[in-house]
Amino acid sequence: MNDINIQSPFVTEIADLGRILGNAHRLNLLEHIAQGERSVERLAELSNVSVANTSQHLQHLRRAGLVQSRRMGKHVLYGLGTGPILKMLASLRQYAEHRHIEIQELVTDSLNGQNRLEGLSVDELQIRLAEGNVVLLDVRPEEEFLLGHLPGALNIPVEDLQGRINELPTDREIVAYCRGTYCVLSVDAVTALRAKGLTAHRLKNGFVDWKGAGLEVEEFPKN
Amino acid sequence: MNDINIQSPFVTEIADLGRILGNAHRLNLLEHIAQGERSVERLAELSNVSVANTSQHLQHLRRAGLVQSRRMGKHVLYGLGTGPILKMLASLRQYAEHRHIEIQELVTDSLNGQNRLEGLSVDELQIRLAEGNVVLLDVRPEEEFLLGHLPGALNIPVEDLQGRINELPTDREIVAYCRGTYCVLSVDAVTALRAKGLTAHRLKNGFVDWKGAGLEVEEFPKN
DNA sequence: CAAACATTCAATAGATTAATTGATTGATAG
DNA sequence: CTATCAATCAATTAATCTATTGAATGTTTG
Repeated sequence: MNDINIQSPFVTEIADLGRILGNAHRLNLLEHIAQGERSVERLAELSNVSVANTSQHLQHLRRAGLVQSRRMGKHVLYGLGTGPILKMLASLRQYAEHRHIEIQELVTDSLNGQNRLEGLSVDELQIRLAEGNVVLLDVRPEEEFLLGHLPGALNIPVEDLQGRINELPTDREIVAYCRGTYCVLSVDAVTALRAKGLTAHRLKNGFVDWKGAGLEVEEFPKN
Repeated sequence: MNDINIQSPFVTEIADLGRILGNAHRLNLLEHIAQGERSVERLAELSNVSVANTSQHLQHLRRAGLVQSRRMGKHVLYGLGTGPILKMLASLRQYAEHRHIEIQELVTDSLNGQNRLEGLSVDELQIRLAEGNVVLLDVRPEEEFLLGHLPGALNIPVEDLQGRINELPTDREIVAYCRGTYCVLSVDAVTALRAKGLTAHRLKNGFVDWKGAGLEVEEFPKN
């Protein structure tokens, strides 16, 4: 590899960064660390990776500044580094989710003709809800559902959808939603439902946007 | 408030994405493509990489959806894909720049004692400006400077700084600034100035933030 | 101080990724 | 149709990255 034509500054730095982020184990570690400081041992068991290997990945992350470590007794605790790390991770996830949707659309298009997965706007949803022939389906995990959801929504997490599909009415239109705009759970849900012959759409903007728009939210009281 | 321990899906997808972005050549290609559609041949010469190799990198990028291609006569033109690609790249660059500053601070600290590069706030700057013993130094490229800058600022782009350092007074404090918060030009400028024995600080938030705060901006009339 | 423990280091074999070469495909022009 | 050009493919070699092992370091505990 001979000398590279240096164009914009930072390409090398960004590439290094990309390489560090380009490993599922490390991303996993980062995510656990983002929730709070963890010891190497703990991280190893959380990620199901050997301690030595975990330690090495952590050191890659540290070299990139993505994590910091401090000693606490016998343990070394790893915490998140400084700077816009979470923002960066969020934007990567957002693109990945967008991409996933794009691919799902291609799949669904080829099966269902021109029936796109584009998604209903909040306004369109409210019109249909007023007409009363729509079932709202929240496909997020139960914990999230309990913390707040759209009024009257059913909750079936995507991973349970195959087994619980009989809980859904076949004579009404189903509108699935999840977290935010690039939430993919709903795309997968719609794909699965349509494959079963149900009429399904997805809400373009998810729960976060609904709530952000100041619309009504339903909560179950915490005991 | 509601971040729940969910074993996050998409780690694999994001890792793949990271790996694709983890190569300086590909980032370079992406940046050129972001400016507009380009043929493979053109991209190869812009990046100083063989055509065959360029083609392969482009195909990695296409598999990740980051670029699209279409045939135009004998040439195949590559353009940017859809989705929040630029946002993602911007956030990566932002973190890389933050990190660069962090590292520069370490270097400067070890040379200059505890004299941190942390950066003055806009308020602190205004106080010092009122006292009158501060020279404002805009280290952005001239084009940007002409489009608007802080009142009374001098303009010496970083790359010219070594040669034009004698334009700066040695008896006053210098405050360097550039675009925004994570702008690195100012950090490098301050490091360089201090190495020459001048008193220099940087403005924590750059021009964008100054303007955003509704403060006065100076422009040279366009002829 | 020695023992127990958590973590890191160093060396290595196995996997992935990158760049080079020469052949192949697709499109245009004479 | 053939020659030419742009781009891609396929195969090879070189370089880099990953996981595993066992030894070494640094801390606490008895």
